[in-house]
This record gives sequence, C-alpha cells and structure tokens, in this order.
Amino acid sequence: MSSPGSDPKPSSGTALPRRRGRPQQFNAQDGVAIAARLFHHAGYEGVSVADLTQALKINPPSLYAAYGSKLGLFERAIRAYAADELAQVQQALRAERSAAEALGGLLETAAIRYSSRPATPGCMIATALQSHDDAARGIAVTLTRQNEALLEEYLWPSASPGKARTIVQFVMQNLRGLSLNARLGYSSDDLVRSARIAAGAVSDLLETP
Amino acid sequence: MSSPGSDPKPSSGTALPRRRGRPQQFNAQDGVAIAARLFHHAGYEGVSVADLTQALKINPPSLYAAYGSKLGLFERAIRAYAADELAQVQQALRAERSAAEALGGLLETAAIRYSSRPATPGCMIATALQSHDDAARGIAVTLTRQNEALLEEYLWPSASPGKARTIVQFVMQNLRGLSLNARLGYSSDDLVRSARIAAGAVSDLLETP
DNA sequence: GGTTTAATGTAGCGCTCGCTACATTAATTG
DNA sequence: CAATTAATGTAGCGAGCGCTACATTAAACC
Repeated sequence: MSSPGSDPKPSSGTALPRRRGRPQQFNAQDGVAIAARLFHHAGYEGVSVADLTQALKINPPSLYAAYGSKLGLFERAIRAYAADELAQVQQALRAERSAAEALGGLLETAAIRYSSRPATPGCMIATALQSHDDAARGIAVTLTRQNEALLEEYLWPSASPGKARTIVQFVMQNLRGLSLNARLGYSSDDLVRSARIAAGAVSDLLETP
Repeated sequence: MSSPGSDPKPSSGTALPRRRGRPQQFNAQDGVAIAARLFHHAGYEGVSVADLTQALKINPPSLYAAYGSKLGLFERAIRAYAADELAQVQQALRAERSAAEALGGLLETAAIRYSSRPATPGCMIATALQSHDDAARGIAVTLTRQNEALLEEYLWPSASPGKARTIVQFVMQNLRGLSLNARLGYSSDDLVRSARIAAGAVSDLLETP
C-alpha cells in the first residue's frame, strides 16, 4: 500500500505544520466565500446564524471557534468581496487610456457585474450600507470610504481636487443606484444603458476645465 | 354649566357620528405620521412593535385594533409618505416649462428634501426597497413601480416611449443614489451638485432626437 | 338603570435570534 | 500508552420578536 494520506487538505498555499488538537473538519476560507454569497443575497440581518451553519454544514460552536461571531464572519466575507472587486477595478482602470474611459468602463462593467449573477444582484457593499445593524453598516461604510478615497486619488492627475471629489460622488451615486436597480430586477441591458449615460456626464465633466 | 364636551376630537374633517363603545384614546392618523418617521429613519425591520407602541404611547392591543399588524401600519405610513411626495412632485412638474427643467427640478428638490431632515434622511420608499421582509419590500416595490410609470407617462409628449423609459430609469437610478448618499451623511450641497450633473445628462438626452 | 359594543391595560404566549456550557472526539506530544 | 490540545455535536440559555387572551373600562343604546 502506498503511504496513507499525509496531506489532508493543502487548499491554502501556506502549508501549516498541522497544529495539535482535533483538526478542523471544514475549510474556513470556503466558509467565508459561502457566507459572502448569503450576505450578498440577503444582507447582514437577512442571514441568521442558523442559515450560516446550515450552509457551511457545521454546528454553531464551529462557526464561533473559526470566526468569533456572526459579525466576524460578515467582516471577513465583505472584506474578501471588497478585495476581489478592488482588484478587478484597479486592473480595469490601468487598462484604459484616459480617466473618462476608465470611469466609463468602471460604470459599465459594474452594471454588467451587478446583473450577471441573479442570485447575488447588485453590489454587496452598497447593499450592506443600508443594514440596520450599526456594526455591520459601519464596516461597509469604512470600506466604501476607502474606495471613494482611492478613486479620488486616481483622479488627481486629471482634475482639480474639488472636481475629483464631485466626480467621485456622482460616480458613487450612480453605482449605488445601479446596484439598487439591479436588485429591483432591471435587466443587464437597462443597467448598461443607464451606466453609459452617467459615463457620458462624467466624460463631459472631465473635458470642461 | 355649559353643555359638557360634545366634540371630543374633530381632528379629521369628516365628523363621525361617534360610534358605540369606548372611544379611541389616541389619534390614529397622528400615529401613522409618527410611525412613518420611525420607519423612514430605521426601515421596516429596524422598528419593533415595542418601539411603535412606545412612540404612540399605546399598548400593543390598541395598535393591532387600529392597524391590524405592524405591516398594516407600515403600509399606511409609507402610502401616506408616497402620497405626500407625489403631490409635491406633480406640483413641481406642472410648474416647469420644459420636461428637461421639470426633471432637473425634480432631481434638485429631491436632493434638498433628502437632506433637509437629518433624522429621516433619504427617500423612505428607496430605503424600504431594501428591506429583508418580503411583504414590506413588496409594498415599496409596488409604490416605486407606480411612480416610475407616472414619470414615464409624463415624458411621452417629450420623448419616444423607449427614450422615456431610459430617461426614467436613469433618473430613478440617480434618485436612489441620492437617497443612499443622503443616508451616508453627504451634505445638502454635495447632493445638489450631483443632482445637477444628472439633470444635465437628462437635458442632453431630451435635446438629442 | 341595564345591556351592548368597543378600546383599553396587564400579562404573557410561541418563536427565532445570537450565542455558549459541556461532554466528546480526534489529533499531536511525551 | 497516557497526557495535552483543540474542534466537534448536543442541547439549551436569555433576550427580543410579533402578536394575543382576557378581564376591565368607557362610551352609546334601550
């Protein structure tokens, strides 16, 4: 017989030397991804711990041992989502030639992204911004402020600080409107059409000095 | 002695002939207005029956006798809000000369309205659109669909049906974004500035045939 | 006055919520 | 092999939820 299973679950690139005690019988990273989908679909308060333990196929103590609390799991989930989105956006921004094209592309791809997965429509962060739970909403607010700041800095070469701020606010307003409209069931075509109108307005703003 | 109190509480214009039984010791219409403020501030699920009974200074049985359920009171509250907003909007639309000016005014006054009462920022209907309670969200969706339809019909003399639909979607997208940004604490000036940008885009759309 | 009708105050039901105490199981360590 | 460490499954806590049973109170009817 060949050597019995020595590598149970490498999954993560960092090969841990296997700590003492009973091993975790589920993948915590996968759990974060599953939780992100649930939270994206139903919001922080729309997902109960019972929903989470059922989806992760674990019992409450395992969830609390791995993530600390429902809020802790939510934070990990939305941070993973934000990191993923941010990577996509930054890559898209670098690929464009002008700021106007970049923001236009940002709006248009957001419209597509928000409506591409019907089970999780819209933006998870924008959705979380309206949670009634102060802690959960606070996390979403922090993330969104960071994204606004990044976008503003991105615009500094192309516009005055005041204009950059204005443009960012208008873009965020339309992204949030797109997210809500996606959750209302608007079609991808409808969203893209509206996104392009907003993109045109942004382009005009950037052209006029 | 003069005749003892014959008119306890006219309050409403329709003078009822006073029914049998113990009289209601609170004004149900006032209760709807108070509930509307609470729901506007915290959303459907963010307000408990205990919150409502405390604010109305009544006990739960009185609330259920008057409104049927928490959802029933919410529906009366949001319908009252919608009727009030609709009256303001329709009056504003009639006062403008062109459709572009009308929609521009709609966006700008909305920006002001959404940030004028800090305790109840944003649009109550847009806020309710993201409730996790299916019934409450359904009511908000119905109201918002009606408003979209009215706006679309308003535009028929000024644009083709397809373009009217597009413009309405873009306007609603920005109204919802304005509402969310108002709830995020954006200043009235910031909101008005973004609203005007959206108004400019609408104006452009209406000018190009 | 007595009867009927309806709104009230008290008290608490059944349920779900987020979370945890506790014994058990499965691994590493010596 | 024990001893140690940590994650597990069972079972349920305390709190808040929407809502209601029930007796009481206050009015209109006769």
